[in-house]
Amino acid sequence: MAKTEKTTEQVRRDTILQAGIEVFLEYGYVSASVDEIVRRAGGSKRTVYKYFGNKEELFAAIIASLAAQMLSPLGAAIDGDSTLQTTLEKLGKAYLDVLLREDSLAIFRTVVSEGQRFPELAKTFFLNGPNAAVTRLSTYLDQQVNKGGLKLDDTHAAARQYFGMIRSDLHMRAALGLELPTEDEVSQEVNRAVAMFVREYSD
Amino acid sequence: MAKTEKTTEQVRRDTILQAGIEVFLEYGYVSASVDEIVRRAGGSKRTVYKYFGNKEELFAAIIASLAAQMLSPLGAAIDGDSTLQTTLEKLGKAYLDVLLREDSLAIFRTVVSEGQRFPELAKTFFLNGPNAAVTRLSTYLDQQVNKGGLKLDDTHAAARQYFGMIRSDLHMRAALGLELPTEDEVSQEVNRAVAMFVREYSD
DNA sequence: TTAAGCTGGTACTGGGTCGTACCCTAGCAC
DNA sequence: GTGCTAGGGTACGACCCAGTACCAGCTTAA
Repeated sequence: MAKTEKTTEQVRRDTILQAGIEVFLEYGYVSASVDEIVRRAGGSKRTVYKYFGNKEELFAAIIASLAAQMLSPLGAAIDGDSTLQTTLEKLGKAYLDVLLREDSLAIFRTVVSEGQRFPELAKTFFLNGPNAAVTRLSTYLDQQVNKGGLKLDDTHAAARQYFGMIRSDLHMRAALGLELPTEDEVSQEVNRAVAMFVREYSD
Repeated sequence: MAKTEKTTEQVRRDTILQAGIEVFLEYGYVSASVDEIVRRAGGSKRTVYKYFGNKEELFAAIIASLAAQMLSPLGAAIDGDSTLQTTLEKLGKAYLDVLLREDSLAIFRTVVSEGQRFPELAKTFFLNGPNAAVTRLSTYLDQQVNKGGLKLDDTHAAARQYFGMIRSDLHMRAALGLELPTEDEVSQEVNRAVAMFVREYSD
């Protein structure tokens, strides 16, 4: 019965992880209490400490797990058929949609405020989150340059610049809890950036 | 002797504020302890609670005071004589220099992580900090449009876009504690953005 | 049925924090 | 000199939390 035991263990682990996600993102690392996580997950502290050792390790496991699933919605944005312009538009909108979701913002806030305490976590988050999009776009741009029709020496820098443009100050505002942009504002921001980008770099 | 009394009171207040800045920016709101602030400021808790009421109000006073002095280095960047290109360069570099200073990053981290708890603070910070630069630039762009030589319908949006471009991911990386860009990287980012901006909007 | 091990529930320990209360010194008024 | 007020130093009360210990009950095995 080793297999079923493993499964129940994993179910427990996942339940705790899910409750941990809720609590950590709601309260931040310092204010989140293990007792509250236990309350939501059911079970007892003993189990939490058996699986994760201590509060820090639980937090690390949570951020790693969240970062890993952040970029998945971006896969569909790049296909071979679309023009540069449509690809940039689709990718840009998908990117902003992910980044401006309440849960992404909550992760961002938490990682920003604990980045000094957990430097590896900040790195993991950045590489798997915001930077993964940059890598994808720069790979795509490389292909376009090779195919011709795009003149561009530093595709990585251009990709960072592009995402900087579409983030504009929308992400900062949202992260500060000020206000979320409407769908229209997002589209306008993306369209403006795409127009500029295409005009600048198209051959 | 009402005047001297006021002065000593203000000195006390300022000393506490300064110590508070240190401690809050170092530890964040939750982990910062009033006892530690008292330790650094000298004096006793009694005085702190007399002037500021409680921990929350002390924190609010500190963020407000910091936000108010953030934008001052940007004043010199805009003058009447320089070309659009040099103005954008000077303003961009000054902006990034301010935003990437360790203390600005510390404020940003703190405000981001406490933005939900203190919404007005986040707003104050944003308006007096990052957004003040946008306002200045868009005012300048308005003038340029009126003088001719610039075709541009939404100067505010263009300004937000410009600062987004030069922030690129430099600010996010730095806020996450990953790494600070070198002077050269900052210059490159600014130059790239200025080139693009001028080519796009110049008449 | 009996034995063993895991886990939920809960109490406990040691440490830390906010905000208040109390004592006592220093400086000022007269 | 005497009285008074402000403020430094510190202790305290109430509360919260991470991590541990202990007990009761459940499941599994034989």
